Amino acid sequence: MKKTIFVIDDEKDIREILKINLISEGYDVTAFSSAAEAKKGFESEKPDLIILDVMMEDKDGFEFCREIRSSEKLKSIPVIFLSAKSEEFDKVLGLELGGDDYLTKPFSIKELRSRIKAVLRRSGELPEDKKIILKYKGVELNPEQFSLKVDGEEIKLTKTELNMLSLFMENPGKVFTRDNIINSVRGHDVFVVDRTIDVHIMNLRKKLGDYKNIITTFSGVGYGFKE
Amino acid sequence: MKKTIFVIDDEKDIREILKINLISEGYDVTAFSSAAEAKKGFESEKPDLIILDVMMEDKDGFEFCREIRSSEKLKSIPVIFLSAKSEEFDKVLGLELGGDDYLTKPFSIKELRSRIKAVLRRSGELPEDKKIILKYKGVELNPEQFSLKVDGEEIKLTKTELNMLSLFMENPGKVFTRDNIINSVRGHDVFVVDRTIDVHIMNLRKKLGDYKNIITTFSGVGYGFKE
DNA sequence: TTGACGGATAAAAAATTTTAAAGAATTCTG
DNA sequence: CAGAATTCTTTAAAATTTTTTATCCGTCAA
Repeated sequence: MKKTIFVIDDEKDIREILKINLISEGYDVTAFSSAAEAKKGFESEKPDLIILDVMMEDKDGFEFCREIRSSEKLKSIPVIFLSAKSEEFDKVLGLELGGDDYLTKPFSIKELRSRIKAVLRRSGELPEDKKIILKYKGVELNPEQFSLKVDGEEIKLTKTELNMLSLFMENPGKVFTRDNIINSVRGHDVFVVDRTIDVHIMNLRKKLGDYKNIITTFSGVGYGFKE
Repeated sequence: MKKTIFVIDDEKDIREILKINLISEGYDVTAFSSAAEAKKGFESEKPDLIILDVMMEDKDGFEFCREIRSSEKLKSIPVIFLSAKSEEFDKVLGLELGGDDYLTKPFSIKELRSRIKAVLRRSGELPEDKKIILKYKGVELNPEQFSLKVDGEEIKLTKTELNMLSLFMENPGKVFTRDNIINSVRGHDVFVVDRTIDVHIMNLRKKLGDYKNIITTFSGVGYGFKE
């Protein structure tokens, strides 16, 4: 089933741009121009992700995210906050309304796409057409099933291992620092020590068997996937 | 390279505790007892993070954060606010001076440590790929991917080697003294004998193979990249 | 011929990563 | 809900990689 995203923003242009782009990404998108409108939407449907402009005309963006956070039914839905000014996020943080990610306008669609992917990945969801199998030689990653096939043999991955390996395989050649990895795999407000990443890398390599070298170490920098 | 933190608090004990602890964490810490003092500090250095007590004796903590927020040069620096009373944060928020994180005294050092890490991590997010590939004949340097290609063959560089080669290739024709190189590649707070650079140059040349001559020696002066 | 300078090499020192093992936290199950 | 099982994180040591220092050598110019 397609993943559903609610977009809540009072600027029509933004709504349109997001809608067009996200639909083409394989998401099911519903856009609302105000918090009040969105509330109605929640009555009939529960989205997999909310993209919310915190600073809308009538200032109800803040109020709205507080509501989301306190609603038993909705609080598990990941939220990506949009805002024109980065200071506004401070307020969000200060009010402990913390979301799963933050983006400052103007943002690139590409940036948003990868944030969405990261957020959904963390919550265990993946968009319909992204359930593709990532392949490299004898390594097959099937994000949907949380499984990895190495030379045909099925191997179980934990959630973080899967997220990490997906991150790497989706961005071949790119080098990630440990901080990058923590942010994109575990979220922005998690406190973990760098060495933790090394341990996950090690576990992953162990599971990759003969292909353990597809994860390359860049001493003093981080890790990456190299074909 | 070491991250620099400015600590601004009028209580000497707090300053000392923070300083000792953060230095042992590997940060470069400068402490100030007042906003006025700190301002001087900003003239000569731009820290990576500011830890600010909002409620100092002469109440200039508030004024100071407003200044930071409105200064073009400083507003991108993340700020962690310290305060004795949680109500004070409401004031901070009310004045829209929001910081990137908040801590109420007394706080545990462990708590502060992880907040600092998270804040720095957030601010270090990569702005979506800006691929700069430096090319010269068969030499291709891709700093983003930490990779060097010599006639198509991929060669791994260490961090310093990459920094050095980038420095050279970004400034063709320019001659760098060994001190120049040390400063820009390893940071201002590193003390090393300048013959060290020669060793790095030699290693680089070895890796450059046929193209070793793109790094030119200027006897009595230093090194540079010559097309 | 001497002394300054950089190239080469090896070895020491420092920094970083890997590994294993154990402690926390979370999720599963009855 | 408790206890078990799984997953995640921390820690500390061994192993590896990178950086630095030291030394010897040849070249070049005064």
